[in-house]
Amino acid sequence: MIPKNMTIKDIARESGYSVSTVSRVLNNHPDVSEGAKEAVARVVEQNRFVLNSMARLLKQQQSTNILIIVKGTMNIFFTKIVEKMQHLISVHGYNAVVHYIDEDDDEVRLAGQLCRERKSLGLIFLGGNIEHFKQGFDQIDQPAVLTTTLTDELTFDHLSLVGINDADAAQMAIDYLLDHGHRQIGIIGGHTKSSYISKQRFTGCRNSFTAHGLDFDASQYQKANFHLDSAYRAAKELMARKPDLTALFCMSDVMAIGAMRALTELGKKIPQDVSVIGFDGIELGRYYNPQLTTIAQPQMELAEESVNLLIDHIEQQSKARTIILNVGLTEGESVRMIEH
Amino acid sequence: MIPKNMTIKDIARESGYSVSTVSRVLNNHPDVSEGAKEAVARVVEQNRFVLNSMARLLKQQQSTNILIIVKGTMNIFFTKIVEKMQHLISVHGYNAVVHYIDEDDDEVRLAGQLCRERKSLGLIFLGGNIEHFKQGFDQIDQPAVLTTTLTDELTFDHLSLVGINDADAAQMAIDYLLDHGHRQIGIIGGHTKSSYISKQRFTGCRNSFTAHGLDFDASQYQKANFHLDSAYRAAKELMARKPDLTALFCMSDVMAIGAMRALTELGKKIPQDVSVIGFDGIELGRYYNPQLTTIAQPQMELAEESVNLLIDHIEQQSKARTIILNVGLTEGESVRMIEH
DNA sequence: GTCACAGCTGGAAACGTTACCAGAAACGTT
DNA sequence: AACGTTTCTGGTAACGTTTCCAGCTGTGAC
Repeated sequence: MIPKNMTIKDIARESGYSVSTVSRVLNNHPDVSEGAKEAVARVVEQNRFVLNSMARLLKQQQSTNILIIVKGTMNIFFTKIVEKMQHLISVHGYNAVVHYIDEDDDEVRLAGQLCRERKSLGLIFLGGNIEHFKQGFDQIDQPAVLTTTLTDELTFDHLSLVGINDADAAQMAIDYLLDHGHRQIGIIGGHTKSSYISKQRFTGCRNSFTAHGLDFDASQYQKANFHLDSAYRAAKELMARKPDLTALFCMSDVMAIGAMRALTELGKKIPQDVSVIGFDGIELGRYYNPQLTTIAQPQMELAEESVNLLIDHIEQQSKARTIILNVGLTEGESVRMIEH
Repeated sequence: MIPKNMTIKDIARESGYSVSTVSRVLNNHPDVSEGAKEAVARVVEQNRFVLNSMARLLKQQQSTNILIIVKGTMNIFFTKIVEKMQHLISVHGYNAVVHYIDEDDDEVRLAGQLCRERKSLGLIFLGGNIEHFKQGFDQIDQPAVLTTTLTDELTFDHLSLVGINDADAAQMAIDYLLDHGHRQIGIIGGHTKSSYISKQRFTGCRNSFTAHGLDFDASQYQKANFHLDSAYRAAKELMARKPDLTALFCMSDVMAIGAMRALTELGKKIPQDVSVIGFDGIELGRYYNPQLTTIAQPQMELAEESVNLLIDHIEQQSKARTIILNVGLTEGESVRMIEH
């Protein structure tokens, strides 16, 4: 039997109470008799009645929605963070709505639109470009948290920032390789023009070389797009161009896995012939063969801090803040020491 | 500057037209003059006005929402399917809303509730238990597609089914190992009591042994929960109990990766010492070292068929159907032939 | 007997939109 | 000149809630 769409009015009629009372029962308001509660509950139960959230939201003029906007295709790294965020948000009694938007959508504009249209309480933006927000964030009139790469302590009016310092983190990776005696180092990363994160990490790499008094030559850098296959091809190209590389830094663990496959196919043993270091610290890296050495981002903390900041902002009207989290280096089996 | 919340009335006033006309412009209705279009568009642009979707949905009595409900924690296999579904749904002009619900939530009840509350057009259920739906699916009054493991050609009134035959697929895996000369075979899978999929695949395994005139002994089976770490531990336990195993079937690729790591740590070479076959056919398997041999589910087709079926159902009121897709065996490097 | 007050209830006005209806104006067609 | 017809427009009743306000009863205090 398919229950037809009932309204609160039908419940009122069937239970013998008024619309107001039914509404009060359904919202657990205090001033309502036990009799009414029971009668209404019975009818609701019988008909599996559910309030129309459109009408309710329209009337209340605000939802309990918190938007999570993720830029770019899903990847295993973001997915983990989103999952944690969703969980935390629902624990706080809110509703998480996730939106995946295209890499080339105007994130800021779209975000503002979605927010206003859905009357959400706030939004968390994952993987957005801080540069875009700098100019356009006033289009968003809800509290927002931007969870992405950060450099300096920017502060905005109602935009909080949570992230790591990607430049420093990447520098840590190259430092590690250099300290292990590697001098012929290849780098696989994103497009430094279009991807702000890649640009930051690229800067970090260069800083490391400079700090060690070494040159960094563009031919060491190979572009890929953060996918397995793209990194796989990039690694093959790079090795063809620079066969004497002894180490590879990949700007994501997923890319590191793609690259490692390529190296294996080329007959290169890891780390005996070529060392590999990744970035992100996904769980999978520890299960790869060999275990991946990587720069580990604090995934859970990124999620926690973002959600906490946003909810504080919503509930306490607290000021926007900027939180920069630390990364760590997880040693696996994919980097070896070179003796000179 | 934070634009205050405007309504269509404000736009009407500022543009000098009536509410009706503004509404018509915003909805691209035909009967409206160029002058009106321009005037309204200008005011809308100026104030970055966005229609209140609550009000609109309330009035229209239906949304363009299609719910995707995913049971259990996100995993790399489902994620890929969800991504594809979302994309297809938005291509068709609908709105995909993804909900992740807990393993132990009453999926059917929750689904019905969400659907009615949000007035969604339909829902796709990923990873649900068909047994639950058998008894409770009449709680759902929207067209629905259940994308999960299937056995026989069940037909429901407004519930379509898309899936593979997990028993046959698992049988294929064991057949493959047996045909490669393996006789000491371990299996890592989920709880056959609580996980319907695991139960199906378990049945398939047993069928294979029986068909080959072999016994299948419970000690060959080790329970895990479809996560890396759980499979890792399971593999270690299983190998401790049955050190002479020459092959391992894992009921998901992710578990296979967890298990392979365990084997590597135990000093077992894959496939020289132990062969491993997985299930799912995730992209990552091809990049693992060694490449994973696996039963490949048609991920993209699962997504496509599910979405097509649902949209057909919504738009054409077509009858519910059941589609069983074929799996394939992807040969990697993780299974070797044993000569007797 | 009046008053204050609590506990409970129903009526009705919003919330912001859409869609129906009616009507005005302009234009052809007879 | 009378008429359909097309093109455009504005008024307004819904949609299903919540919430304010007012009212009713009963109770206890003076």
